Amino acid sequence: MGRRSSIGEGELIEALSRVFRDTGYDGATLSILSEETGLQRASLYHRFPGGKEQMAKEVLAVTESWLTENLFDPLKTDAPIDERVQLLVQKLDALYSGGKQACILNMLSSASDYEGPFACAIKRIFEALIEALSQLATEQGTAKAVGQARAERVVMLLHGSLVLSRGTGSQKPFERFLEALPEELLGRH
Amino acid sequence: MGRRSSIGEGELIEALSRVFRDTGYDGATLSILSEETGLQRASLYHRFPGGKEQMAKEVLAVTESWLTENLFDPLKTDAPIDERVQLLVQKLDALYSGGKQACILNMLSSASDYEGPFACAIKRIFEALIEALSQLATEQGTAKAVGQARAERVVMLLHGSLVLSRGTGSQKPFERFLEALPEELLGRH
DNA sequence: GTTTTGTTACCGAACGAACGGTAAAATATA
DNA sequence: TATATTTTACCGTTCGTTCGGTAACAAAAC
Repeated sequence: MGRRSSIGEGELIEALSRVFRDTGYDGATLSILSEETGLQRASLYHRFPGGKEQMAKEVLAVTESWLTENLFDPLKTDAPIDERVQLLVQKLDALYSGGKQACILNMLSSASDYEGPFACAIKRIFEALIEALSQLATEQGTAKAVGQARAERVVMLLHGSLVLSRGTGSQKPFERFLEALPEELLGRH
Repeated sequence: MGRRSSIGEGELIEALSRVFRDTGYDGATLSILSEETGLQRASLYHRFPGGKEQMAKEVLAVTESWLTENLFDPLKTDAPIDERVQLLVQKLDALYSGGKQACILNMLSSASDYEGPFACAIKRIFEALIEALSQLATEQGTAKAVGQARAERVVMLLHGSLVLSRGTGSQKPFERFLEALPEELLGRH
């Protein structure tokens, strides 16, 4: 395998992720992707013969496995609930850089395109996220339905706070969401 | 003023709104905008000398005044609170077509571009929405700070439910948000 | 009451630039 | 040498934008 490349597989996907997340699919031109990865357009096509669409697909695939390994699975320990919820808060805070970054799921969702090339992956990630939170919420005797509803609401609040933070140019909404998360998820008012 | 136009000012902005809302700023090509408005590219430039950017700006301006006249102001009557909240629910349901449509504020927010051409208008609309809901929430003796927090949370839930509905291809999340809205805003648990 | 002039709305054609994508040569790794 | 990777140069298409001109209507001039 001949490689003199200055950029590794992980960093490559990371750079692509960043561009797609910050500019959306249409905004992510090959010039920007090339610039940000340090690879020429043709080099990108060597690694992703399927072009821009394949890049976005692989970004979503990596995002899914990353979330599974670094967020969903670590939440499944037998540590105390409050400890795990605190871990969730920390992970989300890091994942979205305190509300500065948008969510790639939102940025790659095309409104008109319900059967778009990414619809399946996006849907699966959303459902996995809700499921993970739901398991957290129901592990203290809470009814399954109630826990699921709380999990869905937390996901709504998460993405809503990100939209609001981006729209108002302030991280405050996201920070307030993180603060309210434990009570929202566990239902202690 | 000579005019043989087939499309009125209102319908024009409406068509442009639809395209920007469904495809985002980058996705809204002049070809699509031309197709959807029934005006040739050159004709669009006659009405909007500033080009695509001016179109989006005017769409946002019309959106802002529309919301003020048709949502914020009608909420300021002296009708019973529950009646007004019910009105809010109906208006939101119609505005987003039951969760089928995305929000143009989200679609025109560019992540990387905190000082983008639409940032000010978007921020203003978000804050006006929160303010309108906040007034509703505090008109029953609720403390100002509490009402404001509830209003912000409702806005988060609104946009989060839209993101989730779009991402999962289901209107359910938005519907569940609408159902929960009164309790969320007025704090009756 | 015509004719002229000016204004407004619209369109077809074209512009340069950038788009996503490709082929083959060049270069690095093994 | 053989293979993997990057590079250079280019393809056709579409992008946002502009230009020249035409049809319709209103005001002014005759």
